[in-house]
Amino acid sequence: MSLDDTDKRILTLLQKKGRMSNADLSEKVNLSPSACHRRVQRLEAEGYIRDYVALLDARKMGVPTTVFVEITLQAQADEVLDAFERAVALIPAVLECHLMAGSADYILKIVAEDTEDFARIHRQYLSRLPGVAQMQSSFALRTVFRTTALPV
Amino acid sequence: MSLDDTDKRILTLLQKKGRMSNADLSEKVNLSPSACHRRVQRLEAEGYIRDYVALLDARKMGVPTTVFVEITLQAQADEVLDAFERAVALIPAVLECHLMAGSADYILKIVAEDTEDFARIHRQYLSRLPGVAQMQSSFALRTVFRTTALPV
DNA sequence: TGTGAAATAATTTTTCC
DNA sequence: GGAAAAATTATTTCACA
Repeated sequence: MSLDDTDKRILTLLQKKGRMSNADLSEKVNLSPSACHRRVQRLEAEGYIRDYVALLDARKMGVPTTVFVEITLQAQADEVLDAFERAVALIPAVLECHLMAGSADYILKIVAEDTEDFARIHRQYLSRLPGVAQMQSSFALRTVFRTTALPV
Repeated sequence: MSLDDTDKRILTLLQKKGRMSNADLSEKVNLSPSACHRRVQRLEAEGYIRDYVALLDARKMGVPTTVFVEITLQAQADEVLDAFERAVALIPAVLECHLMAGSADYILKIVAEDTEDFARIHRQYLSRLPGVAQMQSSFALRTVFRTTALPV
């Protein structure tokens, strides 16, 4: 049910190197391979570990530009929000979509090749999103850091 | 140097399931295991694949609350930015830090247990960041979606 | 230069204690 | 939780187009 120090250590390590071998992992947490393996299986089965993924280099992949877009909807009826969210989910460049507290505001995190490519994304997708009252885009000049690792 | 369709398919798959076995992967991209393995090694060596990581469940980990914090600095001299960025990097709850275009604005993405825990993070860390002129926090009510997968 | 088949090495996963 | 066996997988080697 809950996590002891060894579990936490395992999670910390796997958040950094998700493909670390069970042998290495077991050594670093002072456990036998089989005991360590059982821990990992439990952490997966109970949902602490959601997934293992490869992280790509945004620059190498040609999308070094990050843009945060803040959107206010005209209404906040559930149908309006649902329609909006369904439409947003279809835009490949959108990595995150958060419904913000307060009025019907969303924050989107979007990646693009450059500002011109973002203009295209805006024309092609963002400008056609349903129920939008206001939209404000903020460009990131530089990503200081970005991690997927949650505090354990 | 560049990526053909098979490379792109490999990257798409590994972005979803980073621990997929090379045998499975090779089958899905219609390649022999060794040919597929060589492709993956190249993608790693050339830096398209930055890392493999485990993604944890924020709710299970006790940090279901996401907060975006927008910070304006008093000055934009390099030393001021550097000092700020170094201090930010030491806060475990901060997952992302972006320098925004325009004036000296930063956007931070922070996770917390709840609003009270965020208040603690604010007191303990944010309020002590050097060079800060303004700070505005926006709470996410709900994460509609969030992916680490870049468009390929 | 890129590919596939087969052999070897390493690792994961299971079984039993 | 640990040890050892079994099954699977990664990685290398080599031959071929």
